[in-house]
Amino acid sequence: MPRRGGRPTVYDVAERAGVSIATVSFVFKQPGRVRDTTRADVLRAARELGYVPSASARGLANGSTGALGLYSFDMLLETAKFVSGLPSGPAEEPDPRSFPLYVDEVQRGFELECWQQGMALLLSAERSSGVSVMAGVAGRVDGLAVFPGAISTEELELTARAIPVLAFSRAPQDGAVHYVTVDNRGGVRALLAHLVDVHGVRQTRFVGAPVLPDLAERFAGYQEASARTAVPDDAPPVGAEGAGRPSSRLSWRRGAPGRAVVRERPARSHGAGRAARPGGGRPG
Amino acid sequence: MPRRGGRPTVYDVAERAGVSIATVSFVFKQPGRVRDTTRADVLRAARELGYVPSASARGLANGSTGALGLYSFDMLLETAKFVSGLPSGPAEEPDPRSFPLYVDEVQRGFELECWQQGMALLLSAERSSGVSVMAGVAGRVDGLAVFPGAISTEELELTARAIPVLAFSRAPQDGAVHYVTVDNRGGVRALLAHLVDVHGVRQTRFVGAPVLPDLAERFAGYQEASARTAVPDDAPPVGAEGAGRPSSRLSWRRGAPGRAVVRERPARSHGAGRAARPGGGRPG
DNA sequence: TTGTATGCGTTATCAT
DNA sequence: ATGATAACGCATACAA
Repeated sequence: MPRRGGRPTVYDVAERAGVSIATVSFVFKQPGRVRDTTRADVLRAARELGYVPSASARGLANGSTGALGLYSFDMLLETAKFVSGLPSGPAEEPDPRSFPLYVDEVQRGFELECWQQGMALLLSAERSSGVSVMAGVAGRVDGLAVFPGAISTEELELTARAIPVLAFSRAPQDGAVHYVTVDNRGGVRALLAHLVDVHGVRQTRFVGAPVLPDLAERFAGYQEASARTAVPDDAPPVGAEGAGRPSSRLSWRRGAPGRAVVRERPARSHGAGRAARPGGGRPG
Repeated sequence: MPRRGGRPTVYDVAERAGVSIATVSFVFKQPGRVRDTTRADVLRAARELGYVPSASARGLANGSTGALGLYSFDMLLETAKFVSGLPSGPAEEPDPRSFPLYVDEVQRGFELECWQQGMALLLSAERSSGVSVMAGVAGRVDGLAVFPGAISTEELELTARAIPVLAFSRAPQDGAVHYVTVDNRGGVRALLAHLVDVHGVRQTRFVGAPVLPDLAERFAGYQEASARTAVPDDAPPVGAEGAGRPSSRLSWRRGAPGRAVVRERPARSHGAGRAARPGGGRPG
């Protein structure tokens, strides 16, 4: 039984197995270094006691936590509504399930990668209070990936002095922070070119206020491509009024009845490839 | 600058601010206990150094990690295919996005709760290798929730001796493990009663092999309810042949075109309530 | 092969 | 109000 009511430690296991704490540690870290019979004794003692190595002590001893962090913005609409760039409509009840953008996809990929690397994944989110908890997260991981949000670049740079930091969808800065971005501008240009050239679309409209860097870039790409559209659209981007629904619902409406979905029949003369799957949302 | 090339510690901050390490610690844990000017000095020094408190050391010192764990089964189809109870069809390319059942919903709720409690969330999954990593997770959290999977009840009980353990969708056992389950049997009974009484369905079929406890209970409920069906169905449950598609795709087909979805028009004489939303899948 | 002893960074209990 | 110091549980260089 544990010495003082707490969780059993190496000392408890060592005592029960009649060995020293070093041997106990060896059994778990360098099994080949102890005799078979001794190892069996230790393992049995550990099992009988319900011994679980403390990651805190282990991390402190070897200088790393064995976990990677994923830091995202607030999961409630109150914060998330700013992300799409569309002003939100009349106040609605916050729905935790309305998580916009690509977050889940990226997170799932991150999970898989961590799992393959044998690392734990620490999820954490910005508090709506505005008080930064970055430090609280940074202190418990060996590396930290950060979704776009209210975190200042300064704080990112600061955190990057302690551990490797990776920022998603941010304008790359000089410094110690690593960045992963997509070609927003080129993407929208290609999209528009496709609509015009392949589908013969003659009138377009950019929906969403380009307030965030990503969206600003997309709008820039839109404007660039509009120059060669048959019917150039110089109208300003459409906000909430034009969109007709608050942005918070956009993520819910993927493939929902009544929503316009581009159904492209595979054109062999065009390399675009896979058709959109209306029912291809993520599983619940 | 850090003493030896590593991350800055309390010693570095203390030295830079001209105080002792105790004072540094007080500034972060009991701010009111130090003089304003001293506190300012310490905070400035910490900021200049990019100091981030070590969660390992902190956890070791006060005996808790400040994190909760969520342990799930393997995220690849190879393992996940067993969960639905439907044998899988011909081998397919594992798609990480095919995560069956309620997992994402529960996980999201868990995230929100952790976030509200100011706790970190540690995600972890069963390795396909079969080697248990439960201990690795249990050692780094103050409590652990476990999705159904290949983990033995014995190991759950064992882990529960170190930290509180919560098991989802398991047959409750006597012991230290906490359980959260749903009324599978009653749910299916109610479902069948609804189909028969409200929609006049006269023939039904249970799809899926009742191999897991949850599914066995649902099948039991189905059999119980079948007794009062107009046309009792004593046919065995339908396996992969009858389902027509491998189970791994079921989660993708929620609300997909061609799938049968119960569209109930709210019947005021019936308390059932909300109609099913075909497009109500989760955001991507 | 196994034991002894030290250090990891922080907290908290004493002193001062 | 602040400083010195003993845990906390584990890993590991060094002894034996």
